[in-house]
Amino acid sequence: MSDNPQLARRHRSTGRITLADVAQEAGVSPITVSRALRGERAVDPLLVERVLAASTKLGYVPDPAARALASQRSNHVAILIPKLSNALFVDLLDAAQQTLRAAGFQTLIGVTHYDEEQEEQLLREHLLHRPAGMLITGLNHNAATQALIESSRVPCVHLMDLPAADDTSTHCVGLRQDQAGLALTQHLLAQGRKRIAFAAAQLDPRAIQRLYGWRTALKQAGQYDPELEHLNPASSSLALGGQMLTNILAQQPDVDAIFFCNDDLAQGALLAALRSQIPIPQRVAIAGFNDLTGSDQMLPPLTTVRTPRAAIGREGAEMLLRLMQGQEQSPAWLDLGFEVVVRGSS
Amino acid sequence: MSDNPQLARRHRSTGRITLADVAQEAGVSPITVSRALRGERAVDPLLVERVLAASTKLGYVPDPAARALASQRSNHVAILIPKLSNALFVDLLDAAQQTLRAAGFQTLIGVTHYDEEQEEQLLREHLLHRPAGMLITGLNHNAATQALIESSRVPCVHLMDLPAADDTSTHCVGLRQDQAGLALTQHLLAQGRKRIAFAAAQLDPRAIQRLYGWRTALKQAGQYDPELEHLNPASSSLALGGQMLTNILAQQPDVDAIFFCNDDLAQGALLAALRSQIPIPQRVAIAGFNDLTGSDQMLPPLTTVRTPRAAIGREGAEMLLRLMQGQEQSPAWLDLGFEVVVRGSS
DNA sequence: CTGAAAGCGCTTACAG
DNA sequence: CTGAAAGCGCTTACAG
Repeated sequence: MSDNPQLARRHRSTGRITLADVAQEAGVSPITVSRALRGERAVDPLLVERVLAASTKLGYVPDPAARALASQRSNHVAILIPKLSNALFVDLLDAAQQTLRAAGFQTLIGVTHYDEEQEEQLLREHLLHRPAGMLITGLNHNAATQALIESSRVPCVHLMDLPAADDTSTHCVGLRQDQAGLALTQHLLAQGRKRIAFAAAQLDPRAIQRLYGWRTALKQAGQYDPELEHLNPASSSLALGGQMLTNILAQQPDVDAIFFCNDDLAQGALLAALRSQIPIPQRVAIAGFNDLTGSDQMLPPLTTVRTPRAAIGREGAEMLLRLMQGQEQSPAWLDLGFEVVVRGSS
Repeated sequence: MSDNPQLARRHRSTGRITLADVAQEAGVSPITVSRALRGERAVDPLLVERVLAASTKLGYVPDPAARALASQRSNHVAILIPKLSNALFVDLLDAAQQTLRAAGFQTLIGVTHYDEEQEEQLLREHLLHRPAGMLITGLNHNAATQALIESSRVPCVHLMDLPAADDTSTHCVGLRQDQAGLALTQHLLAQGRKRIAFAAAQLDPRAIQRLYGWRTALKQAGQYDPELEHLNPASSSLALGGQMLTNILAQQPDVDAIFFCNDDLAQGALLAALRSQIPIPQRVAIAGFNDLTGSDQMLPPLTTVRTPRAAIGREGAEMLLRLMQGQEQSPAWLDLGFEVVVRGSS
């Protein structure tokens, strides 16, 4: 039959080694090869061995597209992060990607630019690829995004944030941003600072939670004053941090400490202080958040909160891996904590 | 027939809107829908319109896996970069990804960690997905990688580097790293510097080309001395930059300028100089490379070379887009140049 | 310019 | 524990 030129011409061979080739080599049916290779169901160990040998001998590699089409499930994991220009998310991504790749998954990255509409759009696009799982930064999404996540029934782990303590259905790996903000503020209070300003840019949900922690600490100490909240919706940058420092000190000369919502702003403030010869921490204490690269190299070195972002990426990916295997996750979330790192700037 | 329970059970419907649904709605055959939607071959404009209307009405979205299986080509573009921790590559990635996504392609990222073996391994993995195109950092790969790129016949554009002037087959978007190194060194010479050291870490191919440019400039000026080459294979970091500054000045007190192969090292050197109260540029001029975030915020601001990395990512992606459409690219490469940015540190 | 048939390389659902 | 049949949703190759 295969000598029939009519049929031969119809055949669009790709030259690729297929499941059928392995099956023939091993003397079993294709479906047995499929099952043996995926470790699914019980297959006679002897046959498994023969299949493995044949597969290795022929150098067989499964076709991801065929697999995805037949199973309605790809080996892609979508990961959504707000920005690539923020080292925090790059660390998260790097760790998650390494973990997922080791387990045979490909990562598809979506950058939301802190925009809920873009996030929704990206999620829709990624869902077309029927990802095996999703890793999403944060817990605050618009209603459509929430609905998409749920209706897709694709396993999903949220990173960096943590849900309410009694939430047992939302999978998360992160830390209590508000508690971290509280702890850092308490450190500043313990140093005897009286007028502690909070300076934030971007105003993403996590920055806002740090704000809440700062508020709580100041209220507990009886030092809260709404005037001390400096919230700027612009993007974070070193330059903006410098400007905010200058403005705050000009407007409120009695401020003796500033808690910047991230290290970018705080580093910029330290550099601006050097330029303007403002003695840190004598004139004003400076603190940041995240302990990014360079914070320990500043002059003076920056007091900040170390967030375990690489661990969050890795553990988040591992939790997702378990969910994708159908394992139940209980508790649904994992708190990886934080550490206040006291350096010379406070 | 479809009432036959036997057949009905055999059917694994996914509930998805398929090409066939659109075809039925539009009253044409599935293949016509396929052609109309892809804009392939000549299809009666009237039918195209009907197909488009039906497609929109039903909310049809093609299944990427089915498409990939049938056409042996995915809508993935693989992009290989050395590190995610280097802002240079993140900028490259961000720009390339945005351009590709706008054209309907998904980006798969591979991080090589400056390791040729890992690069080869990543390329193999990505090739399994039959990418529509590839974006690869640099031109230096091991033989196996070169062979894989060629034998795969997947369109490929190399970023950041440029091939020999007479090379007409290697597609590149980048800049002449050696000329940039030469220009920066000439600037330092023009400032009257006599003993200009070159300090590099990582020692990747582009750093080495900058070294060549530095050598050429010093030789032309009759100031070359191999002792002035400080090459450290360790990873670049702020801390290492500080150490290199200290070591160089201790070993060679007559050095009056240091050209660091990247801004990370140079920024670290500036911070170390602040700590050690080494006056910059009076005692020693400092220059970096790439003009990363923060270089203009340093004290003094850092003299460096601005590389158009966002443009390289975007133009590289666009060249790839053209190649994937089967367009010839002539010339094969695009030089986006550089700019010496003179600031206070020199 | 349009279409019926076959095929891409897997997995699912059923049966034994 | 194993397999023959059908199907996943597209595109290619051929024909008209």
